[in-house]
Amino acid sequence: MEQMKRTHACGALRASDAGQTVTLNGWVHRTRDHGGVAFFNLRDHSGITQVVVDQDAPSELQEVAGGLHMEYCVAVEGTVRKRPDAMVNSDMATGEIELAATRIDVLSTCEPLPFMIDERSDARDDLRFKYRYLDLRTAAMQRKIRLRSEVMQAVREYLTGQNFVEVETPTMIKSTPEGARDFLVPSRLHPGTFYAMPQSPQLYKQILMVSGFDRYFQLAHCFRDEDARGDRQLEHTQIDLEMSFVSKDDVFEVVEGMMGNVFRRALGVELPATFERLPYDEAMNRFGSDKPDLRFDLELQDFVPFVEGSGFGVFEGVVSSGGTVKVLVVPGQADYSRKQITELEDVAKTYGAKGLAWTKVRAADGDANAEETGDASGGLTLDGGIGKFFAPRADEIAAALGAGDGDLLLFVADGWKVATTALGAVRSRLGRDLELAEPGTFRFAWIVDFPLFEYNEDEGRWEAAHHMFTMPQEQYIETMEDDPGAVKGDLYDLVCNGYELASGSIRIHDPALQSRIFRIVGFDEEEAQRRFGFLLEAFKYGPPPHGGIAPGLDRLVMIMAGEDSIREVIAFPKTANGLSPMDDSPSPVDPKQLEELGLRLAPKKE
RNA sequence: GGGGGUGUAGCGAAGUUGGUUAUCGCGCCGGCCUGUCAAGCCGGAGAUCGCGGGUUCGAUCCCCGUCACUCCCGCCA
Repeated sequence: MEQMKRTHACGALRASDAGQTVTLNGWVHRTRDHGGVAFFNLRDHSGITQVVVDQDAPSELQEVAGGLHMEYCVAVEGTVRKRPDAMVNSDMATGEIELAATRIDVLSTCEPLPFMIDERSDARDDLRFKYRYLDLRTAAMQRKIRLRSEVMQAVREYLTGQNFVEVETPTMIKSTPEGARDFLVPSRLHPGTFYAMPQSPQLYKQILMVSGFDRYFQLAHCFRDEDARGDRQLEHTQIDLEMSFVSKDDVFEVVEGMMGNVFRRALGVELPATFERLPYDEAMNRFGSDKPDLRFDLELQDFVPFVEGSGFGVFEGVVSSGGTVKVLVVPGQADYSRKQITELEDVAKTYGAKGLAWTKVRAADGDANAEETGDASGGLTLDGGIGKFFAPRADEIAAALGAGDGDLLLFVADGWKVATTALGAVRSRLGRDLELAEPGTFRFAWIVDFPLFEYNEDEGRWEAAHHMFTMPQEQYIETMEDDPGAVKGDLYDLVCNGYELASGSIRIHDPALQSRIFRIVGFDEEEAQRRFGFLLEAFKYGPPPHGGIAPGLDRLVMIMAGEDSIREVIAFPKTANGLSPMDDSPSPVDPKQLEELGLRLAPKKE
């Protein structure tokens, strides 16, 4: 029997097609058998059409229809028919018509499903991943994976239009462990040696600049053997790009144009032509994060000016030992309960804060506390928590912070990094709890002027905050050995809605400068040669000044899809634990495979 | 590596201050039904309450361990 090929997609037919004889191919979405007349919905990725088998249809046809079950794959031939007015389903795009079947071929049958192919289905992730092919049949997943495809095409369209060349780099490379753990691939031909899967094509794309491909890009798979998160997988995809003879402004311009094209084409959303720039220090001081969600205000403020002489020993102690006190004014939330504040305090403590101090701004009139707190101005007072220490200056403080009656004040006192980070985490939590960010909006920003080095307390040495090939900013170069912590790098992040979307830098192309960086992070020449010798060798042959960036494709699509996990926009993701329930990987291998590779498993640790 | 939440029928959930037939919706099986569209009505099957151990006369419930999913810290140049 010849297969009935489709003439239309399941979401395509409209009232204007009435009278046509058509064939649809798809999956049985639901069946409704009335004994006489029978209906079923036929679905493909484009939509759903109701098929009707009339009461007076041939008994053979009725029999086939009666035997249909969910997710049978079928071909239906029939006549498009306008529905009677009362039967029109305005919730369906095809709701004005139905297909009166004249022939139904069952192309394949389907066993009872582990979960329903339905927007309402909310199966656990491991089950969805085990049966990912079924999960992907849902309209929601179809939408997201197709969005991803659209984004990739928009990226290629824009970058190739800007004279970028797409170059593939190897998936098996030399292990250059510096940041994350490498995934290793044992070599059979050279037992005892290993390839690594790239954490990113970083060194290769820099070498491509030496090669004269002055604008390179690649949709690159990157692998990092670290614990996963909702926005992190063991393997992910970067829109990796690199350019020669550029400053960071040139890189920004390309990415702004690319994002504009992506959002325009894939979502029909118009982004600003340029994104605002926020120095790292300012981002930390105002938002307590180097990837702030700028869709809402709720900014951190400096409380140090009010600490001296307050008599509140905790704050005074922190300030006198060089720390800082940050405050968050939460408008209108003075009715927050102790329990809610304790929950926020737990958030702050997670990030190293010793506590979360609080008080509430109240109108002072009629307040029994007003006299004993010495506030006779009749304006505002600070009520509860640490309020009594600062109530005498309540009006002054409120004015300086822009706070008013009914506001909640939250404080963290600690070293600068902890105080800003911890209160920033509280800000993020409040943003979620109070739903301050409008869904469906996108706020991009460049974070610039990052420190080039960070001090590693555990190992007692400086290390590269980004990577070792990042150019220090001009004004720090001469004296950078004196105070590495003060050096700002020519590196930048692109953030959107509280996520780090991209990270990049202008690279060092001067071997002498590169050697100084190696020395600061404690790399001797031999170590540098062993790890990066091939790059340093390449840089002996006329390397151009260059820089680049690598936006994360998964996070980008996640944000565009309104999801909060990249698993939702990856066709075949791993679980948070790094497992793949569908193919059951990772898995043990045949001892013979190990033998060929010259590997022997260590006994399991007790 | 550490902390929080979750795990009850194929799926999603309820439940038990520790008590003998573990509940509901969807799905599945059988029957009825001429217009439904999350069809409806009647009947039925289906659960070692994640797994292992402990406490107890008795554990799905309490305790310990373990596995899985998930969120967070660490980690992620």
